[in-house]
Amino acid sequence: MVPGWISGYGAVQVTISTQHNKPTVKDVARQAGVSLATVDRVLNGRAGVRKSTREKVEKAVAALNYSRDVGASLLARAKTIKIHFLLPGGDNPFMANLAAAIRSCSRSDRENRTSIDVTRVEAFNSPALCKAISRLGPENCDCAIVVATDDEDVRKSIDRASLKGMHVITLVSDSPASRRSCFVGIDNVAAGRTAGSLMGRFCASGARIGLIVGSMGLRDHRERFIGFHDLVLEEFPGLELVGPVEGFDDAHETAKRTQELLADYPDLAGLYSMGAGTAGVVSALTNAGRTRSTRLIVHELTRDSVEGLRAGIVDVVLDQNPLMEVKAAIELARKLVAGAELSSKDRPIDIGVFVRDNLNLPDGKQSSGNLL
Amino acid sequence: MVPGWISGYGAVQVTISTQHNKPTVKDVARQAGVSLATVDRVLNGRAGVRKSTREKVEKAVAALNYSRDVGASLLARAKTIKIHFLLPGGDNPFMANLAAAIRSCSRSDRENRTSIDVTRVEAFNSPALCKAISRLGPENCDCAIVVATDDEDVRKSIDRASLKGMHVITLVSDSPASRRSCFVGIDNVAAGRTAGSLMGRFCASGARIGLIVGSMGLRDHRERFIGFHDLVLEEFPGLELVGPVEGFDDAHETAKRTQELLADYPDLAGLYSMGAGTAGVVSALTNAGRTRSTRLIVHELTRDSVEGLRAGIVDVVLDQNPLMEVKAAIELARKLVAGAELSSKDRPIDIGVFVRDNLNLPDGKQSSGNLL
DNA sequence: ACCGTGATGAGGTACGTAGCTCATGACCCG
DNA sequence: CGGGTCATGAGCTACGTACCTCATCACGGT
Repeated sequence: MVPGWISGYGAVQVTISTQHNKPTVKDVARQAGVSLATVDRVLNGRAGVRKSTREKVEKAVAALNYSRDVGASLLARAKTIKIHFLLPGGDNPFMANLAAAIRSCSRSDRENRTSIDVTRVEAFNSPALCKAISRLGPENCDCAIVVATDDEDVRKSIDRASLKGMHVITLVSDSPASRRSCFVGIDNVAAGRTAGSLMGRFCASGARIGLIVGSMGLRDHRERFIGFHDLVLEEFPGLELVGPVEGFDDAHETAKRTQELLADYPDLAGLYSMGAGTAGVVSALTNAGRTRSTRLIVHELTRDSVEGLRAGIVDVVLDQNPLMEVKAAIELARKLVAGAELSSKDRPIDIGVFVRDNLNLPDGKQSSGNLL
Repeated sequence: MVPGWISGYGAVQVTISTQHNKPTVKDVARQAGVSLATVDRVLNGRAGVRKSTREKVEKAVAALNYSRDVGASLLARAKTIKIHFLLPGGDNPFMANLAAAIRSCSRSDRENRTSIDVTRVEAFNSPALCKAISRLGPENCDCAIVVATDDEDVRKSIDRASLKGMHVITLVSDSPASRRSCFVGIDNVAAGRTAGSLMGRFCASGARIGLIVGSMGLRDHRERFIGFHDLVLEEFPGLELVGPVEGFDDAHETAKRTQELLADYPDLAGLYSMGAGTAGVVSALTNAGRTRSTRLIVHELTRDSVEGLRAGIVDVVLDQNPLMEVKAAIELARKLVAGAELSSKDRPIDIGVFVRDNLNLPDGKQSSGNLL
């Protein structure tokens, strides 16, 4: 379009990247020398097309770089894409943020023929999660997006759902051996390594570091542990690691375990909390009067961790941006369901590293927003 | 939907967030007791509707929570949303990444009736940018997305474009006094503060820190400078700041300026480079043999900064994720053009903080991808 | 009672795709 | 050569919205 664009001022280069008139099925039919009906049969994988004809159509599609108009396609099928999220319940603040992010997306996706449901399943209860998954089928739901616990039963449930013809995406915590279409989340080994790299620079050689997880049954916590452990072994072999203790992502339980840890090791120089028990860690540390002497790295920007950061109790927060994750998952779900091809060139979800000064809150103001 | 869902296992709470049958104009017409034509007149702001009737329709819209089906709307108008990016040219690697991100998005957005063009304008040449903006009009382009230089002429060009009925979004570098619809980018003051906070922890009191910008004429560089400067003043008053010198986002020029800076201050403990001259800073530092003694914080994940990070020359990279920015800008553009309401509840673009261990590259592998 | 004006309704076409029916033709088998 | 099967084409409706024309009705002024 308008290729005579070279300006008189300096070098203005023009790159026109997209042709503005997208080909339609009609163009494909004309190019292939067949009728619309045949193109339709080929594009939608219906029977009754000779192989040679099929190839003619496919060649025309390739030649014209045809891709289906997703909007029109959804419209024609009078279909709205139905996405169902399955999240752990309980008072895990990260999951609350995730749920808030989903709500926020579902509002704007309504206009794009996408409807979103959320079910919260009791945390750490894998039979309940299996049951919730089994309730979903192609009639309810085009794509299930699941925060998975990585055990055998859940894997089987995901496989069954997938065989029923439903797409499954795992979110935050993966079940890689299952037939899920893809995983959206951060690289938790890298997150653990990042924590280790920072903690190593914070603490002198010979120091003891305490480790706290939600549960070693959760793949994401396990991976963070491995990453942290390996990096410390490689780069800071002088440090001694203690734990991990399990707090089951519950503030009280985590506080109790942390308290015990602090009592057992009065010289603890650092704490790395890999799960959602931030509030518990902070309160135990505060009660022990050891906030100043202990470097604390936690996961996920939540009300608790932000307050901790502001108060100088938490040194670093590693975060997976729930809004980004939800958006990425929904985008993938729509592509899967609409039959568009996956680009998969997206850089994976970034591991956010937050200190007090790059806290990035909505409205540029204090707390609240997606942190409730 | 299916509200009888309570499982036998543990507490399975169900939250159904979206109604699956979105109301259409027909529903609005029925609810308001008027015809389709009248609803259409109201929704599209056409004349010839009595005020009382208009209110009836608006009430029905509110009651049903109607929102237009964006896909069908674009289809009906036989319209593809035309977005035009204006980026600085030259060999600025960040802008190259940004251009790559745009290309990658334009491929998948083709299916959603969105077409994307890119024009690269000579960097630091504001008349050329103005001319490029003035070439765009509602007939070419529904929304211009501009990496703005914040001067009076550019501001005026943006205002003129906006009055012509075109939406304008600023990207990366803002022109806040203009009539642009919104800005997509990071909070550069916060980025500068984050750099200062880290640099302060890296260097002992009394140390000298050198500052390098692309140009103080660029708002984003200026803001980073202010943030860094203020934080150091507040939290590390013992540090002495030197500069800034200007490298005009060019590797050679930046190398030269950095070399001079290193020569003038043989005791420099840290360098903060706010612009795109990373390659120049790295080569100057390497030539001077002072990579080990100098802490280096730079901006933007590019080939150069990633190599520097891997080699241990660069300590921290602050990054704005270009893919995220482009996606956010395109999403906003589509909403603006399609007339959907802006949610604006999105958390702004995060400031990425990268050390060697949380580098997050496509395929989980080395370099390349969006880093070319 | 008349006309003029303005508000409203009825109904059409179009957009690109999905999915259907029915007719036509080619071809092979017996 | 008749009958059957299979590939293909022609044509329709529907999805939700945009935009158009034309007819109708109400109301106010003369």
